[in-house]
Amino acid sequence: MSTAEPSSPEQNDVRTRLLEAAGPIFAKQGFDRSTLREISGAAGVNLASVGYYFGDKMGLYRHVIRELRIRRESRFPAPTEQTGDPTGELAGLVHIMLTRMLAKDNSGWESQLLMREMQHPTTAFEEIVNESFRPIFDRLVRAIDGLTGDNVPPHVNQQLALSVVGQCLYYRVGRGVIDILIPEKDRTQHYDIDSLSRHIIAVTLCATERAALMDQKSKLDQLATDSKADSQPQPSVSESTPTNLHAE
Amino acid sequence: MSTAEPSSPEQNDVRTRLLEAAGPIFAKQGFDRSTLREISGAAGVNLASVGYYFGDKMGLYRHVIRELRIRRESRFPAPTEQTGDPTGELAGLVHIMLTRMLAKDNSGWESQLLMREMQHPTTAFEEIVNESFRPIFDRLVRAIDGLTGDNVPPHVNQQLALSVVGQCLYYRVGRGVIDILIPEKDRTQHYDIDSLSRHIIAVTLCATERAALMDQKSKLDQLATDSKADSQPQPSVSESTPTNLHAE
DNA sequence: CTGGAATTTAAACAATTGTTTAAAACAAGC
DNA sequence: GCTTGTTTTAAACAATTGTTTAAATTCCAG
Repeated sequence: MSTAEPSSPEQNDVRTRLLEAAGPIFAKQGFDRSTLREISGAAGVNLASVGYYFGDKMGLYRHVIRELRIRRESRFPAPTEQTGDPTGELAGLVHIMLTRMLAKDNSGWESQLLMREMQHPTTAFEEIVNESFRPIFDRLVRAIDGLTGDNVPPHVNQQLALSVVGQCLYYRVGRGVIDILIPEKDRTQHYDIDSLSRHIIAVTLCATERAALMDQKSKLDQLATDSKADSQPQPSVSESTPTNLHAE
Repeated sequence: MSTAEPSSPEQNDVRTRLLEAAGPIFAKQGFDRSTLREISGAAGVNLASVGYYFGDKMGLYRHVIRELRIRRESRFPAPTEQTGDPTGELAGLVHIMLTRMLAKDNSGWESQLLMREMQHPTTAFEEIVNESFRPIFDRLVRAIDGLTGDNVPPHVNQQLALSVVGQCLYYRVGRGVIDILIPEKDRTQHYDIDSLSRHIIAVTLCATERAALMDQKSKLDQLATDSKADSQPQPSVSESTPTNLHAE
């Protein structure tokens, strides 16, 4: 009766045309601003077809999201893991993350839709995180583990990984801000994927080196004095403040 | 005739009640989902008052945003600029950014509204960036300028500043993701404002030190040999590729 | 062909939206 | 108390929305 499934999984013209047209529109205008008349018009099908194939507007939206992940993973596959070379692994991960987020081709709307889900999570959100984000995040933490050495506490490596993710993500989340803050000349010259990738990798690498160094030093310190329960309120380990910071 | 300004800047009951009621509703539901009937109902005033005091819905929205900035700047004032101490300046800026973004009090909707504008910019967006973001961003770039030295190209300092902003912002934008990815134990122990602040400052400081060093070295290198095509694949300049990355 | 199911179509529906209007209520100065 | 200007109110308006309906068309096996 309702939400007729495609009997043949091949091209059901109206159904697929609706999905293809709905994706960019949902991503660009959001769920509410997007009207079924605009979507059906863009797809070149009748308005009532939405109800016929997907039940209602939300049904269409859910199907769009489902198709999204599959297509994205096939178009920009994650590089094969290089367990022996943490630096190369890190570089590959940063580059693929930036590529996926800043891709200029017609897949741009996919990231945009994911950003929207990040801000206004639905019931599908947890699944998205676990299926789509966690694998690459775990690889990131593992690579950073390899860079900082075995004696750095886990939460430091986690936060280093989050710093990487944050830096990458901002070039999408904050794209509108950047377009206003940064002069166009700089933007066109130094803000391509490769340049940003190099920048973020460089920052991360010297942070991991520092963390590893700090770890060694903190062990020496601990050996020398019991410290830690000392008078100093600052932590003496890797993420400790390099100077007296944030006036307090 | 229209958009009557308050003759006495003191409490114009209807006007202020509308602004107070509109803020959280706009933040929670977005501009489109928010209806003037809900807002005026929550404020306990007549529907037509919106048109009387603010012209139209967008006028109300703009005034909400304007008040937002003022209130936020008074509640979490930016620390006084310390031109002589770039490290302290950086630390203060990072800390105030994190504080503003992660504040737990009833001002939560303010950040939410700004995030929303970043993702779904309305016509009020450019004003927000220039009045609210640019001042602190400029101070950030200036502080980093002081840390890296005078010979680092501007776009490097810009990107370093964007790395700082990105790292800070992610703990709000990606809060939902972090809540799923990071075990609760780590979150409650190491993810308070001060800890994150120290972490981000540490990463940034060693990145700026590296950039300054690289600058000196690159000048020496250029003096000594034409190099750059040297045998070592490690970076010779700050943002250059640290290794051969992203298989190509 | 043909008849019944599947699909597409145009139209209408009901609900909600932002905005406007014109009258009523109020305030204050003379 | 009357008048003038401001503010508030209820109602209406016009436009747009998602959804439904019922007829028209297409499809395809028997």
